[in-house]
Amino acid sequence: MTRRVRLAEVAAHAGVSVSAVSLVMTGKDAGNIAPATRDRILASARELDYRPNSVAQSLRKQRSHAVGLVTDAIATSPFAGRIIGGAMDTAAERGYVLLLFDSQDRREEEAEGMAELARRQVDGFLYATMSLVELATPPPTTLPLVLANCYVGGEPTGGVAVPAVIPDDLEGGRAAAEHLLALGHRRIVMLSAPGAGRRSGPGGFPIVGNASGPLRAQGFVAALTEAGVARPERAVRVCGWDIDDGYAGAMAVLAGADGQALPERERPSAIFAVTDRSAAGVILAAARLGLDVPRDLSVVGFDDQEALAERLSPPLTTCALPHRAMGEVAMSWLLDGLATGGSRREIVARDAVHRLACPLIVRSSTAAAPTP
Amino acid sequence: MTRRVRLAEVAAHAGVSVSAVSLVMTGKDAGNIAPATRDRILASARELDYRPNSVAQSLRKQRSHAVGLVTDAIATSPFAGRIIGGAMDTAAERGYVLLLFDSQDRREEEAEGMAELARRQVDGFLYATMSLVELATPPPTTLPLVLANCYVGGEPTGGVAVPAVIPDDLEGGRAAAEHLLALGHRRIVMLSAPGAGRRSGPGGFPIVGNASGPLRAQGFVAALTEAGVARPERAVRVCGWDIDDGYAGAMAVLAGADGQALPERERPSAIFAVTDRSAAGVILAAARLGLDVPRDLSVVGFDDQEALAERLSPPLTTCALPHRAMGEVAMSWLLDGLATGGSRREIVARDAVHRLACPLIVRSSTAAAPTP
DNA sequence: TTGTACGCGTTATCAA
DNA sequence: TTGATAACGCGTACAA
Repeated sequence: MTRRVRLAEVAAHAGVSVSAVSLVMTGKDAGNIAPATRDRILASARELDYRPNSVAQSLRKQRSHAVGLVTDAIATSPFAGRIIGGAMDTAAERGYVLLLFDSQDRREEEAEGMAELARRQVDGFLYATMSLVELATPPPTTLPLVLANCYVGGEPTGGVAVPAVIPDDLEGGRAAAEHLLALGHRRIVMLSAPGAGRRSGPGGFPIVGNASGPLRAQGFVAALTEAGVARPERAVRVCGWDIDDGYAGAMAVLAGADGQALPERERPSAIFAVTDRSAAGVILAAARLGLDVPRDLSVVGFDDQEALAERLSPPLTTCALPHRAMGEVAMSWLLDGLATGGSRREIVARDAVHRLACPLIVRSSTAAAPTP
Repeated sequence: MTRRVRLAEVAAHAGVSVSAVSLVMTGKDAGNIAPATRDRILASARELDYRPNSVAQSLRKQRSHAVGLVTDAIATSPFAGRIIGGAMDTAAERGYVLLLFDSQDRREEEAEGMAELARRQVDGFLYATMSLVELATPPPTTLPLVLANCYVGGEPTGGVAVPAVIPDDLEGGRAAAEHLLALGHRRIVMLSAPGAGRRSGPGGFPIVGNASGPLRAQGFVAALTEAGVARPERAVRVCGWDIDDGYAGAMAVLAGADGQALPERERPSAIFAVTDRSAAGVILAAARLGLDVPRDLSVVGFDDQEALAERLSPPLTTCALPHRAMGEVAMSWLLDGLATGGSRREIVARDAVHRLACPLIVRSSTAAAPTP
C-alpha cells in the first residue's frame, strides 16, 4: 500500500515552498515560477507519484467538481442505463465525478438521498428517470438541477422552470406510423399502454406518471389522420408495456374466437407496438398463428432496446430512444450552468424542456402491405 | 437558495462554543455536555437546518465514507444493474455513498478512472462486471477491494487473494438439468454459449472472458451423467447468448432439412437455454414449428431476467441469478473490512471467493415429458 | 462542563 | 520570482 503523498512532501523533495508547488500543479506558474524550478517540481511530483487530494481541494475551493446522479430505477432498469453512460462520459471529460443515488422507486427516499449528497457538497444534480414521466413537483433541492427523461408539468414553480431533456415520443409515434403508411398499410393497429396515473409515496414528491404511451399513440393517430385513414383513434388499443401484453393484444386483434388467425382482410396488416418488448409478444403471437412476419404482418416497436430489437427474428423495425444523448445533453447543460455561475436560472435560459428526436431504425420486421 | 450553515453559526446561535456543538453532533456529549445545553444546541441546529459538511469531515478524519463503484458495463446492462441496487442499499444503510465509474467496456480507462476516485479519497472499491468473468489480473488499486460477479483466476497475486462474490453457475446448471430429469425428460439439449476468450484493451488489465456458459454446461452434463444418460456432452450445443442464437439453435435441433418439425421421437423433449434471451428464441422457434410449450417441448432458461422471463408466453422456468445479493454481500464484506482496519487481507480472511446459489424458479414452460 | 488551539491538504493573498 | 501565512469547516486533545 503506497502511502499518500502530500503536496508539502513534494515541496520538501524539490526544495521549494508549498506555494510554488501549488502554483505549478494548478498550472498557474506562467510568469510566476522559473522554468527550471518548474521542471524540478514536476520531476519530484512524478517521482513521488503525487496526486492532489481532491477532498482538500473541494474544501478550499468550495467546489467539489462532483455532481449527484439521482435516479428512480435507472441503474437497475433494462435499458435506460444508457443515460448514465452518456452522463458519465460527459462528466468525466470535464473533470467531474458522479455520486450515485438510486431510489429504486422508493420515491420517499429521494429527498433524504439528495440531502445526503448535498451534504457531500455536490455542485449540482442530474435527475433521471427510467421512463418518461411528468413530475408534479421538482425534485427537492435548491442546487442547480437538470432533468433527464422527465419534466415538471404545469406552470413553472416559483417562476423558474426546471430544465429538462426528454425524448420526442410524439414525433417517434408519428414516424412509425408514417413508415407503415408509406409501405401501403392501411389496416394498422397500435398496441399502446396506459398513461399517467398519479403516484406518490409518503414524503415523496408526487409524479403524474408515465407519459410515453399516450404520446406515441398521439403521434400515431396524427399520422393516420393526415393520411386520411378513417377513425384512427379506434386503431389504438391500450394494452401494456411487456411481452405478455403485446402477445395478448396481438392475439385479440389477429385471431378469431376459435383461436385461429382471421382471414387477411379482417385482420390488420401491420401492428405498431408501444415497446420492443410488446413487439416481441406480437411476433410470438404471429408465430403461433402461423403468420409470417413481415410477409403477413409488419411489426414496428419502440425503444431499440439492446439485446432485443436487433436480436429478434426477424430483427425489429423500431424507434430508437435517445437515451445516451439525453444523458450527454442534460449533463452538458448542468456543467455549463455550473461553469457560468451556477444559478439555476442561467441553465434555464436555454429552452426549459428540450426534445430529442427518436430516429426510426428500419430492420426486417416491416414490408410492403399485401396488394389488395 | 438557502445558504449553507456552518457549525460555528450553530454555536453562535446557541451561545456556546463550537466544540460543544461538535460534541453533540458527533454524539460524544455523554458526560461532557449538560443536557440543557445539549437540547439548546439541537434546537439551534434544527432551526438553522444545519448539515455537517462531509467534505470537511472527510479531510479531518481521513475517511470519506465513500466507496468507488467500478463497473465494466453494468450501469448500462440489461439486468445486472441489480448489483448496483444491492450495493447501494447496503452502503446507504451504513452511511456510505457511492462514487460511480463505469468504463462501458473500455477497459483501458478503468485504471485512470480508479485513480481519479482514489484521488477523491474513496475508502475502498467495489468492482463489478456485467457477466461472470475471470480476470487475469486484479483491478489496479492498493485500496481495499471486493469483486462482484467476477474473480481473479489462477494463483493469488503477491500471496493475497482478492475477495470475490460470484453466482454458482455450475450448481444452477445442475439444478436446471435435474428439474428436467425429474419431469421424466431424457432427450434434453442444452443451448450453451462460448466461454473464455482472452480479451484486453491497450493499457487495460486483461480478462480471461465470460465463464458462465461453460459452467452452466458443466453442471448440466454432470447431472445428466449422474442420471445415467448416455453421452451427455453431445447434448450440449454451443450457440450464443441472445434471442437469435436461441432461435437458430432450436431450429437446428427441432426441425429437419425441410424446415418442418421433426417427429417427436427424433427431437428433444426439453431444451435448456443458457440465458432467458436464448430461451425466448427457443420459444419463438417452437411457435414457428407449431410446437406447444410445454406440451411438446419444455424450456428452461437462466438469469430470471426482469421483464423477460416472467413475461414470456408461457412464463419461463429459469435459474435466478442472485444479482442483488451479490451486490449486498460484496458491499458488506468491503464495509466490514473498512471498519476493522481496512487492510485487504482482513477481508480475505473469509473465503476468498464465495459462491451464491442460483435458485430455480419453476414457471409454466416446463412440464412432464410425454410418456413413451 | 466548556472553551482554545491546532491539524487535515490545499489554494490564495500578500510581502519579501 | 519566491515563500510565509491565513483561510476552507470540522474534530479533538488539552487547558480552564
